[in-house]
Amino acid sequence: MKVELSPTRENYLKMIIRLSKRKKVVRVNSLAKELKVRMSSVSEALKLLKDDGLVTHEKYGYIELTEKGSQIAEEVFSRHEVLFAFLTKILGIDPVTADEDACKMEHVISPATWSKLISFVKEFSDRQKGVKNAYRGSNQ
Amino acid sequence: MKVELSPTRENYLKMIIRLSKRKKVVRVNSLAKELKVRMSSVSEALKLLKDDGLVTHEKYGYIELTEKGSQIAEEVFSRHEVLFAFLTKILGIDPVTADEDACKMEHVISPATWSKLISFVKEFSDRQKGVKNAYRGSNQ
DNA sequence: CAAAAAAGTTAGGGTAGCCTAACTAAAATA
DNA sequence: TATTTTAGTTAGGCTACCCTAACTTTTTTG
Repeated sequence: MKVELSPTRENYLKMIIRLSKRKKVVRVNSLAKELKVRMSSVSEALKLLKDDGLVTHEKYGYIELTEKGSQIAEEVFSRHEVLFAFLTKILGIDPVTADEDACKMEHVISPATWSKLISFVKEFSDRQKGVKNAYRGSNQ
Repeated sequence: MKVELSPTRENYLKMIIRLSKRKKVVRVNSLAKELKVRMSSVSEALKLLKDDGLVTHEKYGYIELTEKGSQIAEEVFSRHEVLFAFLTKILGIDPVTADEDACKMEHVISPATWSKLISFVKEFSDRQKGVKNAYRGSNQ
């Protein structure tokens, strides 16, 4: 069964996976900081994500993603990366703004658009590689 | 004073302007249909937009945009068009999906990204025109 | 190890946006 | 014109998030 998550929920999952990629454990604390909400909001959200079987979290303990949660989180994360690449490499947006924009856009794009966007970004960076190879050595 | 509108509010304004471009008058009725919400939701929303000085609407009457409302609506509308052009012409998304996606994305993009996106779309269609001119007469 | 600080939870409250149901006004029609 | 249909409104309810304040647990530190 497919879980239809709100942008907010998706962001919680994405943040958990982001943090777990650079910290040993994920806690209510850091999640709140990262999402710019209060710990009480995180506590509350975790209850619901737990009910949906997306995270595990026992009182005062670590936060971890379940198999299902991890799968969704990775997907959101990768959408974020594609968008970020598009915004920075193709449009030339600064990383901070690009990250912010990607954070919002990543939740509202249809599968059809995703697949096209992915190829577009890929194609573009392949072409860039080609250019780099053609001028090999001319820049660092 | 700048009014910071939610995506939902922006959509109400955009829809009003959209409808007024193809109908003589805009009513709760058609707005509800277009936005896929109940008339009661529209009634409610109109009250708030009225409070913000963005629309005029007297009981059982037409809905019109104020100067301020019109300005915002036009802006949202044009953002929509840029995104729609990007999605259809550059990514090759079908019009229906592109419209849906644009409807959601148009509310969450930063000014910095907007200006870059506009030039990107413009540049692309200029290039297309160039191609068309080069092969002038070869198609239709 | 006791006290203070930090982390986490719970309870209660708020707003935005949606809904249904019951009602009223306006428009269309027999 | 009386009746029915359509349009619009109001009241009351619900959910998702967020918040503050008060409390509890855990961790740190003198």
